[in-house]
Amino acid sequence: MDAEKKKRLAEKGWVSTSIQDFLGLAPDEMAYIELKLQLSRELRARRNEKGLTQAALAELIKSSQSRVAKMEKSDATVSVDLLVRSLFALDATVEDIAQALTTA
Amino acid sequence: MDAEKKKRLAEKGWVSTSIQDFLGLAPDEMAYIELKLQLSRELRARRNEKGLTQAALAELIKSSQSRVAKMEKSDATVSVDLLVRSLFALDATVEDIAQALTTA
DNA sequence: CGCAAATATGTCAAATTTGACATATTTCCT
DNA sequence: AGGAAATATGTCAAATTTGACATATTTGCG
Repeated sequence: MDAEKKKRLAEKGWVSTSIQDFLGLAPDEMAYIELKLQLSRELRARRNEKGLTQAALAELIKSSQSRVAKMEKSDATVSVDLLVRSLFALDATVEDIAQALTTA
Repeated sequence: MDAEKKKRLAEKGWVSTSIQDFLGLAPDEMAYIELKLQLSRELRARRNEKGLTQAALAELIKSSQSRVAKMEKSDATVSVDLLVRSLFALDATVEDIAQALTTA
C-alpha cells in the first residue's frame, strides 16, 4: 500500500482510529489529518446544534449536500479552506476554531 | 469597489489595518481573512526562528520562493491548506496552530 | 553609496478542489 | 417491515490553487 492510498484511507477513518494508529505516516501528514478531523467534527457538531440538515447547510454556503457529507467525513478531497469557511458560515469565530483544535 | 476586490485588498493589508477596519466585509469574510493573517504571521515567525530564507523553506515544502512570499503576505491566492501544511513542515503541532490563532 | 542577498509581485500552464448530479446506504419513524 | 428523509459515495467538467519562472523592490552590510 503506497503512502497516498494510506493517507486517503486514514482520512476516511479506515486505518487510523484511537486504537490502530497512523502507522507509517510522516508527522506532518498526521498533523494535517488530525487538524482536518477536528474541524470536521466541529462542523458536524455545529450543524447539529443548529438543527440543520446537510442539504440546508449546503444551501447556506452555496455548496452541495454531497460536499457537506464529504466535509464531515473528512474526505481527502476536501480542503481546510472549505472546512473553515463553512464553520464561519455557522457563526464560528477564529477563537472557536482554535478551541476546537485543542479539544480531544 | 466590489466585494471581491475589497477582499483581495484587505488580505494584502491595504484596506484593513488595526486602525482602519474591515469596512463592509461580511463577518465570515473578516474571520477568514483574520485566520489567514494569523497563520501567515506564525509562518514568518517560525521561519525566522529557524534562520531559514524563503527559498530554503520553499525547498523544504517543495514549493517556490514566490509562493512562500505570498503566503507570508497572506496573498488572496494562497489557501489555508498550504499555510497549515507549511507550518507543519516547520514542526508546528495542531496545538501550536490553535495557539497562534488565539494570539493577538 | 554600491551591490548582493532576500523578499515581493505578476503571470501562466498544470494540478487540485469545487459544485453538481446520480445513486447507494443509513436512520428513524409508524 | 417499509418507506421517507437524511447521509454517504462516486464521477466529472468547471473553477481555483499551485509551482515555476521572470523580474522588480527592499534590506543590510562593506
